[in-house]
Amino acid sequence: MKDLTSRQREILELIKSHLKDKGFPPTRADISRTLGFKSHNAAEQHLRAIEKKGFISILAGASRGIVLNEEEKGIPVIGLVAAGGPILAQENIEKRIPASQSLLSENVDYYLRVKGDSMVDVGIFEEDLIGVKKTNDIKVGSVVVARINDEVTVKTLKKLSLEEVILKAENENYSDIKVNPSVDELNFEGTCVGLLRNLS
Amino acid sequence: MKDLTSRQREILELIKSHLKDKGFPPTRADISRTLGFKSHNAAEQHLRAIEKKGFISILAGASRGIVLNEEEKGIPVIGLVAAGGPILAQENIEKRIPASQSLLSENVDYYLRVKGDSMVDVGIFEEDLIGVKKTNDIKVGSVVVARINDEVTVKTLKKLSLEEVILKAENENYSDIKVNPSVDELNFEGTCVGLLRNLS
DNA sequence: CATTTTACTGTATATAATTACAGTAATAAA
DNA sequence: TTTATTACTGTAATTATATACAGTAAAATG
Repeated sequence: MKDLTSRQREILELIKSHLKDKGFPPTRADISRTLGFKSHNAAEQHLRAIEKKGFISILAGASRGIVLNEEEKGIPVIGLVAAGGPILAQENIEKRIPASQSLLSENVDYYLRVKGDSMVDVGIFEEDLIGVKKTNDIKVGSVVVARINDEVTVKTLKKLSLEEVILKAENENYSDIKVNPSVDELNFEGTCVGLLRNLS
Repeated sequence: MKDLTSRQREILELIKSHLKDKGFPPTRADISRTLGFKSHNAAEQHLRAIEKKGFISILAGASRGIVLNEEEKGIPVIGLVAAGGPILAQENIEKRIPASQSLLSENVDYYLRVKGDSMVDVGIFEEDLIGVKKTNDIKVGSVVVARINDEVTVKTLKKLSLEEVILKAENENYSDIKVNPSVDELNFEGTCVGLLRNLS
């Protein structure tokens, strides 16, 4: 799919916002009016160009017959993650679930399916989906998704310094994971901002 | 808001499905074609009637200018349940969150904000939102929303018979609730089918 | 029983909207 | 340098659409 020009992108955005605000697509006249075209044909030709590049479909003969060709959106669900003894993490998208704006108030970048029982004391159970937000702004005390030497784990961040990072399992049967960032490769994949559990 | 006639409801549904399928509202001609009207005016007059009853707005002069007047969208979130009235009473609805076709929302009739820590052992914490499905088909072992003498509680159903119903708190600090349905008023509001937690 | 509401047909018309054709001009690509 | 693409103006025809007016008939309502 070819890239749109800035003007075409502007028009595509206009269509989307019209759709959102009014509930139906704009006419060529609507587009011309908002962008200051003196000829409806300017809008028409832009639409044809955008259609040619695959972003919309135009239904012949129908008024306001502009259809968005949007790819399947949704938040990816990632399969295996070790919440117990760390397992190898596969950034494998199990499926996608529709992004619903206020399901979890902060933006969730992806869901991780929890494996193991190392976080049961804070109510994170095996097979739960945790909503993860990719961020570098991680705080001590929050539940984080960390990658230690390519192994992904979900733990509470207990201590964060240049010499030592402590990840706490919220289960008395597990002991803390102590990492020296200068020895082991440590990355924070994100912060846990929500949880989703299916009981049905 | 007055009730729609069956024909009017049919047309409103037609508008909704057209909107969903095509992405824009139908014309009077579209409506007439699908319902077999020989005059576009039949559709026009139905639309005016539906508008009069408050379900849609019709924008004058605009083609396909039909706007749905929906306020009741999204799944209601129930905060504190006022004693006496039904759970879904307007005053109990804290907000509404968009129904996403995801695993959870499909079966969820409403979300209930959890109060107290009586269910922590099954990972249900205070302030969590549990997805509740209204159903009479309740099973022993599942987490249910029960109403005992106008008080709403979330517990695991342990025993269900005509003489005795046992509701178990999933927290060792709490003891089971034993109810005699012939003495106390007991209703099952629904079953817990999911859980939603906001950690941000 | 009169009146209103619902549910249409049928005709007509103004206008809303699509869309083709003929150009101009600047810029990007071959 | 030629050609294609982008970004428009301007005109016009045709079709799509909204919408008013005049009726008919059955059902619901007061």
